[in-house]
Amino acid sequence: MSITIVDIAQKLGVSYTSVSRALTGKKGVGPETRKRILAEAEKLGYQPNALARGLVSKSTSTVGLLIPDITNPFFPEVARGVEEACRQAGYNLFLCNSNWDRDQERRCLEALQKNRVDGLIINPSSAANVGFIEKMRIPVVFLNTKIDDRKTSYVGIDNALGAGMAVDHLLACGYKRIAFIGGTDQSYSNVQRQAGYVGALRLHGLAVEEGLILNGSFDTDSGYQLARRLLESPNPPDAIVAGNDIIALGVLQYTQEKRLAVPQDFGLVGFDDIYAAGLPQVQLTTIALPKRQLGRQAFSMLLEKMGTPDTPSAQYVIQPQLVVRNTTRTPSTAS
Amino acid sequence: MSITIVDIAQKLGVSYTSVSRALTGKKGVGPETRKRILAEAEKLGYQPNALARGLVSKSTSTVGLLIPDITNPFFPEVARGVEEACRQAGYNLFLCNSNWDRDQERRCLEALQKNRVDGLIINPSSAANVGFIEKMRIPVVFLNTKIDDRKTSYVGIDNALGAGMAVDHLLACGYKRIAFIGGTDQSYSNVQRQAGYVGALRLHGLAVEEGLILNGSFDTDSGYQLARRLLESPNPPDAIVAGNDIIALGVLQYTQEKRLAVPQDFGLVGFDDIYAAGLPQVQLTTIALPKRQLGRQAFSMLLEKMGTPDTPSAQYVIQPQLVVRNTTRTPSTAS
DNA sequence: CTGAAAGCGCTAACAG
DNA sequence: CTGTTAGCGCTTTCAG
Repeated sequence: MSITIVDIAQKLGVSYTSVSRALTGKKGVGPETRKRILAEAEKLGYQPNALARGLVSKSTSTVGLLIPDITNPFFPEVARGVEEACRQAGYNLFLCNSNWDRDQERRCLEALQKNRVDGLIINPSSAANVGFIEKMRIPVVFLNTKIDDRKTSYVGIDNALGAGMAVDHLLACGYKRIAFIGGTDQSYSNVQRQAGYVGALRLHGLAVEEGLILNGSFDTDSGYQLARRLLESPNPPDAIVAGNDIIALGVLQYTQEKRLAVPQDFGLVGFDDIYAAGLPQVQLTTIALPKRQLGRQAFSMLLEKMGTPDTPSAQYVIQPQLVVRNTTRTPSTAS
Repeated sequence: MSITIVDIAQKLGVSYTSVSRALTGKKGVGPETRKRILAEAEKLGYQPNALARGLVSKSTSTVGLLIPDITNPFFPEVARGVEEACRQAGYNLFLCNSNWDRDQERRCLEALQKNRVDGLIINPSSAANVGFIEKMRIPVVFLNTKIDDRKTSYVGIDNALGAGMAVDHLLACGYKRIAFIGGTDQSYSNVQRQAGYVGALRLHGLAVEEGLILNGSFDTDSGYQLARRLLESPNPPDAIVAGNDIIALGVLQYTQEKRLAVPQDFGLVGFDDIYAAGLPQVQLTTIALPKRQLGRQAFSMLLEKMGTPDTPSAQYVIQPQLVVRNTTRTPSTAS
């Protein structure tokens, strides 16, 4: 049984209202009384019951963060950014994993709602639950997934631009047949990346071959399998844009086994710039994203929304950045 | 304003007590009434207020998980294990990062306590807050850190054994001067690993040189710096046991720059077997840990403790496993 | 089987 | 400046 404000009120012979006031830093308590109360609370190791507090104040100082997979190196960084911003603002973080599963995502949302989080940052695993999310009637910021330009706040990166940069770079390096290997086509960012790839190809007046676009899932093995499929085909590509670095690493694994000369005969660009991509042994050319900043920005937008309920929704799009490493030739080599 | 049991009671013309009973699946409601209530709740999209529920029932079905750094690839895996087990048991997870900082760890603990989590799984970043944790008077399972054999539950891996395996393997490969580069010496597991290293050396009748034991922090850069310090010294080691893979990767970075022949002239064993260690480009020999299982096991022990308050504390120690890859010579090569 | 009443710990009017 | 009084939404006795 933990101690309550009543306990400390009794000990000091004051009303528990005064204790409440002192503890929440409100005026209406004599400085002397306040000091005694604070001292006693400290001494007893009192911790306010957030449940009771939230019940009456209708605010929990807690926000939810719902991501697809904490095991994917991209997300811990984002989560870290959110968490740091949270803490600075005095908020708690309720983290959930949807594991790319709509039912689980739904269950997470329900749990978050039951616990009355004040706001939500979500990287949806699909569009399946957006309806439910809107019915929750709490401030929401979508991460990496734009749902509807008008009604929802969104923070993400310019995926299409990033994919375009990848294609441009590959072309500048002299690669001719560029393929795209993505993750789930349920994923908004994946779709955007693919669209950026297609757009860039068109912009260069190049044909877009259906057969050069493959989607699987966001893991190394999928990258490996799809690379194999592509590279064993009769007319294989000489470069690949991967939906993310994890996939790219799978591709790289295949090229290595097949002893394909990278970057001489084959070019590869990833996406995200995860830790492993920058290892000296890997040196994957990739599209880098300011992951932590993404998280921080998401929270800061959410905070604003939570502060003033009728904040107009905003879109915040971060520009990605091409990081040239060793899986692409140097552009000067080309032509 | 979200809807309450009163709302649905009024709509149906029953007492809200009945609604409560129906919703919580307790007996005392006619099957017909129950059905109507459940249907109405569903229709209205009712979500019980966990705050109110927790306030009266004194249980939140939420457990806290406090880890040092979600950005370290070891922890997401563990978190995932905990989370999966949690969800299966119908619990929520409140995840916090201490960022290896005792004050922040303390603040997290307080937040957890305020929110009245039913139990706690913690990988302490130091021994600083154990006193506070014990005062929280909730079921706790320590992760990777044994505090006191008698009173606390603990799940972790046999770090000393793992480090010993690393040393044994290195010796079997024919390396002669083995050094140890660790992370924070605040970290229990690091201390254990170091102890295992020392113990194994002694067991082989080898001298333990103070100068061959260096501790920094758990990141790649620290590994790089300490490797440099060691390898630039007059009498450098020809093998290193790293406190974890992240550090090992830093060491590898240095050896690569210095063009040291690995594994011919220099051997390296990491710890944890993170994703990057297994990449074909890296192929780091390491001590593998069943990370997800660790998390699952921790929760299952916590669950038992939460169920029966006087469960005797238990220690659960998992054996690590040597994974031989390409940063060590093959043992047959030796002697 | 059902309803009325009490109270979880706290904040927020309302009086004094 | 202080104390009294209501609830927040829910579970849990206790009557009927």
